[in-house]
Amino acid sequence: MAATKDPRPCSIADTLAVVGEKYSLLVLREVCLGNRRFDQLVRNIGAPRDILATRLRRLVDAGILTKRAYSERPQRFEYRPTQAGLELEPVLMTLMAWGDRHLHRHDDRPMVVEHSCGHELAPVVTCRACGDTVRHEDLTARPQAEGWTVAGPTAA
Amino acid sequence: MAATKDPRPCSIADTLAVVGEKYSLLVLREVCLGNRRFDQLVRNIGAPRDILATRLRRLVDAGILTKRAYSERPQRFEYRPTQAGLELEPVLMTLMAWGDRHLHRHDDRPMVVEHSCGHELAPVVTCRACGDTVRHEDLTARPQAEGWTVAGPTAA
DNA sequence: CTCCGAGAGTTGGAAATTCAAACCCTCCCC
DNA sequence: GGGGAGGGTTTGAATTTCCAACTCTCGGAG
Repeated sequence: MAATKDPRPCSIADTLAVVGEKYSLLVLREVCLGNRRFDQLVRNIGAPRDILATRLRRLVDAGILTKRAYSERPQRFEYRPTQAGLELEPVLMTLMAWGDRHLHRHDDRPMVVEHSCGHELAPVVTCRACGDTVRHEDLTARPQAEGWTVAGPTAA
Repeated sequence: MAATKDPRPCSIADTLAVVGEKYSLLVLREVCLGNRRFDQLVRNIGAPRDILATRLRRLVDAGILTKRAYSERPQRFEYRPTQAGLELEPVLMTLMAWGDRHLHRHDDRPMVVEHSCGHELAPVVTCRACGDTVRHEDLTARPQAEGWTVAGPTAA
């Protein structure tokens, strides 16, 4: 999963290098839902057990999950999201919203998330400074490293 | 990339089935930045050419990109995001924000995005209904299919 | 004491993907 | 007619994934 050539330096790529492998974000989904045990994860995610074990190790190493024993004798472990892991939940919600909109009929969504405000959660990405919904036309990227440019939007 | 066993039905998984393969979201990053040509994508993403060709086909098939000739004789093509593709940009921004926060020093971010409001973009995921920032403790998931439950938060 | 099952992985080998480099084709230009 | 540029495809070798079976530790039932 190492970057091959000399690609654009970018936090999107860096983040995906940590959580972009197959199943990683689904592991995070499950632990955020409160499912913390290996066998639950295997069942709910549908991943091969060995791959799941590899992903869990990686996520723990990356500081996104913690592993702790919930029972000595017999030793049994559970995985929980760290603060950093919880901060990825908005990514999951945004992915879910896209899938709900583009991959399902509105009346046939696989899962509904309720917000404590009493309404169903419809996540919207906004600009912290002005509060407006983030739209492509309002964005301008500025690479910080030399040699890297963007082609300018010129409309989609 | 097909779901193996009988995993939890979920739009996160469905979305990742479309854009979750290695490089797919980086392709989207580049086309959103305005880089539309095959060789640019190869260079900026650092993906093998054959893999990139496969990903582009898939993203076009999924309705996330369009492929169009920008020159006949010699035939030359470019890729652009569709509306559905642009609607994934908030996912990219949210991933970027996480990477900026957790993988870099604040003064050494690889890329800065400016919002048209005049400030640097700091994307925040909010609830459309109440406008509040989405936080883990405020969410409750309700699976729509039978047999699928969540374990309840019981705090992280 | 023995057998059974749960939980949490590990192992081995076959199947699928990825990678890198080289190759191809169509033009344009000198 | 030789050299790019642009946009891929081909070819093996190197990695990963997948699946089933296996392991190991206990707790409890009979």
